[in-house]
Amino acid sequence: MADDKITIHDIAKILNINSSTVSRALNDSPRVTEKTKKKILAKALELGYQRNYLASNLRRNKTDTLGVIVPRISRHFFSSAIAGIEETAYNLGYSVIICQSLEQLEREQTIVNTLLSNRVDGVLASISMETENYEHFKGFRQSRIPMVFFDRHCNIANTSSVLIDDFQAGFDATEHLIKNGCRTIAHFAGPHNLEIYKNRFEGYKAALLKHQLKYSKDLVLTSRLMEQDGIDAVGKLLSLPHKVDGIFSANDVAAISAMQQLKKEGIKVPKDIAVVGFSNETISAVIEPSLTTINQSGFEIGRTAAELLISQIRHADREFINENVIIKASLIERDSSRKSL
Amino acid sequence: MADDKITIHDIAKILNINSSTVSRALNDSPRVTEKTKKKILAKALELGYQRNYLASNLRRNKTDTLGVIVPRISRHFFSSAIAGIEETAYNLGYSVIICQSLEQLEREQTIVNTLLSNRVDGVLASISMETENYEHFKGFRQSRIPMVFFDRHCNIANTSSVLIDDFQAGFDATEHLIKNGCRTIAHFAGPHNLEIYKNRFEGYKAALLKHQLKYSKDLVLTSRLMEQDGIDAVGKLLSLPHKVDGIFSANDVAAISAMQQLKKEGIKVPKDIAVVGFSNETISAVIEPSLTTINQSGFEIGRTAAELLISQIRHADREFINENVIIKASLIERDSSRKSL
DNA sequence: AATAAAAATACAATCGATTGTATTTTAATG
DNA sequence: CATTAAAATACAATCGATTGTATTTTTATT
Repeated sequence: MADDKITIHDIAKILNINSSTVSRALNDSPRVTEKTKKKILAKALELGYQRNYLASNLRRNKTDTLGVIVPRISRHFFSSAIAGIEETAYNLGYSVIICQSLEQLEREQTIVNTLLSNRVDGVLASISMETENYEHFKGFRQSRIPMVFFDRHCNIANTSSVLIDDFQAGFDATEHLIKNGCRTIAHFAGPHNLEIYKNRFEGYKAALLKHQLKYSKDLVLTSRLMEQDGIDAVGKLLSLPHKVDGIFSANDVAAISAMQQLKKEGIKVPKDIAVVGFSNETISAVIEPSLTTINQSGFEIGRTAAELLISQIRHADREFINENVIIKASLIERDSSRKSL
Repeated sequence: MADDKITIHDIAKILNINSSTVSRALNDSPRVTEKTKKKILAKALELGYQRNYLASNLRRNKTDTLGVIVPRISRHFFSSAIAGIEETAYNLGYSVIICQSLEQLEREQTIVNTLLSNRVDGVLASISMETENYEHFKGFRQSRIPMVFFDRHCNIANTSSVLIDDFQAGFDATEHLIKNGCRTIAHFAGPHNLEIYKNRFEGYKAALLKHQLKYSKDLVLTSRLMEQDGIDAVGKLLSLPHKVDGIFSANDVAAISAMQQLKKEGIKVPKDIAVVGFSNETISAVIEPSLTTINQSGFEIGRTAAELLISQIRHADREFINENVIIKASLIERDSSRKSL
């Protein structure tokens, strides 16, 4: 069979025409007659021709490819965001390269280099928990590759981002606990180098203030919000003099492992301690009690971020702009916060 | 700043040497003195040089990139497999392009073309539920690109695969139910065009046979095993004359939604009906009752598959081989099957 | 049929890195 | 110091597709 790869030159030779005509035909250029186009297309199909995108992209100096950097593809929020990105990208003629940093700065740096070397046309990123400075992202700027951050963003000048209003969501989550009768509310916070966690925390404080509840540093437990962190946090809470009756966790993972730990300790959720999480992981609807949480539509965020990025790619003449889009997030009330239960 | 991309020619011109020497230096060729190498490396760093992999790969006629095709990245099994693939690939000097078919044949076909056009050096794939014929994979064969299937494999000649022993696992799961006192066991089966589901089903039948339990077609409910399918399956089971006391589901997703539906119907798990799933999704350990399931180490399967693939890539001279590796899978006993509870 | 205008196709340079071969430089030996 | 071998570097073709310009072919018009 076709042992070696077919090129446009092979097709040209067989049809006794020039390879530039073949190229134009395959790109549906108006400079080639319908008749020759048909002839060329037929032969290409017959020979099983596959365009070599390495060559094409090299020559065109673009790849029609978007790079996506996320902490972990297995998180529900990120996999839905990717779904949204892929849908938009696909509809607008772009491919997507997905990379996961696994929350490690070093991997994030490697990924940046890979994407640069592979000449992606634009980048969508949600930064890792370890990322505190943004030097490594500057390579994109220098190469004039537009970036759009989503969810976990960076304060780089002239960079757009798609976010939810984390302050408001943190406020809503906390106020919800207060309205359900909680008076001593702990907060599981994420690393403060990430804006989203800082804002959720500020929302928490603001809600306490509004309802004249005392804010206490002891009640704020900062961690990377992994499974073990939720368990550890419960241990710390129980050793405090305060009698906690509510927890607002900045993500669902820590909220869930905390609930399980509480159960082990014989503490009832929501009766003794009500819990609200953040992100609406799949699992949150299913566990018992089901977890009240903030739902952020990853799909919509991804879609919006991709649209924003592609519009910037297509207006490469313009200066980079700083556009911040806020997507609505809302509280989903479930059993873990219903004191009445 | 560096407005335009630095090339080896730029470096060469500045240092007043030839670009071939720059290229060799950057590739650490023994044909260049340490002294000049150092000089070149320093200048490259200073200018922020990034190798253009489009050009490099075009010339070398390889990309050091593996394509990965999975149904969905959000499934725990697949995201762990990807983690295993990435670790191996990274250690051996390969990048990975991840693509999801979303269980759609059409997307799978598109992905095959994308990977071909991007000239990946090898492909790891787990096919979609819609995939019944394998024509679209033949392009890889023609281009002499090795493939390794994992989990959901294909019967293409001279293609390797990494699997678990689904027959044995199906047998174990069913026998476990029998040993826990179940006598009328239903099976939620997946599409039979996928070997894995066929084998799990055969294991189920074999276990019934061994223990002299009657096999009944009515008790086998075939679907795509999505969330809704588990709910529907419960409806069908309840309308049967049989009094079912056990369910072996070929995946966890359907098992879990079924358990929830059973609960709604007032049927107790495991007391009235014991349930065993398959895959050990994250959620399965957390729901109540926790789900007994088959644990297949996605990470190890991914790692093994990537090793197998890369070894084939590196021995392109050899004929393609058909090597089937079986990875151990084992039952994790949890509450959903403990009749004693 | 001659000529111009328009349409179709051919030519050739180019993208940036790699690599076999040729040339120059350095080192070694008598 | 001359000669040669070895080491270092330069030259030039190449990978496959694209694209501006040049040439040929077709069509239209008188």
